[in-house]
Amino acid sequence: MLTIQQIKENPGYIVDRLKVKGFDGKEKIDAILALDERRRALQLSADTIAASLNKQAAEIGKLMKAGEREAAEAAKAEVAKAKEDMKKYASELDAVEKEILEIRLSIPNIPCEAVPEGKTAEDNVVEKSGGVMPELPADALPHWELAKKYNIIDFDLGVKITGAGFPVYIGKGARLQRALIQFFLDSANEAGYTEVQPPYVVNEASGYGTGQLPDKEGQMYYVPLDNLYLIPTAEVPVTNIYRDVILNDAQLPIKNCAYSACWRREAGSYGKDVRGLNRLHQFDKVEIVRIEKPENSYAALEEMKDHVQSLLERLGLPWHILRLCGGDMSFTSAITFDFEVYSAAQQRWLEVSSVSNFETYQAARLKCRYRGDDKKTRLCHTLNGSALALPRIVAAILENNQTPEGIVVPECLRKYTGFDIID
RNA sequence: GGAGAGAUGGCAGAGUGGUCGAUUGCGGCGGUCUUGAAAACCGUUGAGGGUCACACCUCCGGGGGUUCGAAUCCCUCUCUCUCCGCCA
Repeated sequence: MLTIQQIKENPGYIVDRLKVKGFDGKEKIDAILALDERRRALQLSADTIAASLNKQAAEIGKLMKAGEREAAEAAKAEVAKAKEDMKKYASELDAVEKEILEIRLSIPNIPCEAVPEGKTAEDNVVEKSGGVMPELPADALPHWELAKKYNIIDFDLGVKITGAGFPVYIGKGARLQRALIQFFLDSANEAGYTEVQPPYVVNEASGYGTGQLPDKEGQMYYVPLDNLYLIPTAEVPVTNIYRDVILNDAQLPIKNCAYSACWRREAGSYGKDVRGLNRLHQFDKVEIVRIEKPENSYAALEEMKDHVQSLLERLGLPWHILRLCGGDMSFTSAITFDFEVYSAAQQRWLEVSSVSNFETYQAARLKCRYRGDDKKTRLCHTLNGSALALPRIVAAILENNQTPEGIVVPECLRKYTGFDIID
């Protein structure tokens, strides 16, 4: 969330930038400024009373010790009024602080200067592209047909066991999943990311830390009995490692990667978008997470993009990078680049990675700080990106690499799969 | 699931009503000594609010209460650990 300091320093700028996200924040920002004034005044009153109460209590203590009971009793009587006032100010202060927090939680992150204006996905800017578009015969099959033909993914079986969006991977299909995970993790390790294996369910505090709660509550699977949430991405547990932490210079930057299964309820999805592997309730992903000093975060973002790009190049898939416009960006992001691969039989681009810089927005919620040379604590910048999400990569591989003999496994995966064709 | 114990500063660990924001040790930082390092010794070292800077205020798992005064007493919630049971 935005810090009070950010808002106070330049409220007009914040309101302007929020407009790029299609968010009218004028009223909320003004409200925060007014409430903060009020907060400070209340704080001052409460502090003043508290100071005098403290002093009086200490004096009563002295009198009691000296055995001057009567004087002590008289002093006690005097305190009553101040205590009443104290209670009043304290409860009002509490209410104001809660109100401020609530408003802050409802304001999205401001997009950074490099984010283009725009309302929908139509307005995203293609930044860069690569790879070769495959030429498929007219009778080329979409991946869900291929999955059936080679018996590598069974969607119906998943429906039987769990429901739609929970496919069962079989034989070489399962092996391909494992190969991709291994390939992605090994690549991240080579790029200097320390692998972590986090829990796949998180508590409420972690959900708040990365911003899934309170607003995206309906997107997560929830276990009421234990008040836990299934993670929608490894970003949640991994970033929360650094919740309530003050890092020192030597620890930064932090580069973590993690494989996890991801669960998303995807309430409201429908149509051709959800066919086959295009949108699942459970999928596999390797995530990269970085904690950076503010001055380094944009260089880190470039590094992350390069990493994701290199993965797609080695997989031999046609890819492009989108610079998301303000209107298409997530609530918490300051800038986001989406990577898409071309799924030749479906003849459409599929999002396989999203790389974002959150600047201090997540860190403010997480209280993830670092201590600089001047010994002062400052908020870190947090970044993360998928590197990569599996299902749509699999969809593209199946479709793009289909041949009369079978599906050709990309070179980089063969040492993990142990086979070079799915037939 | 049953029984018990506990939650204090980066860590360990004192503190059971009155200068306790908190003894002490370790760790960290600065210094003395040393060619350098180690050891030893001296000093320093929590976070947040507030202020130009001080003052001052808040925080000893969360919330509530008792009291002039709470880390310390009471209620409540959450979490952790140990033993037993079950179990990959």
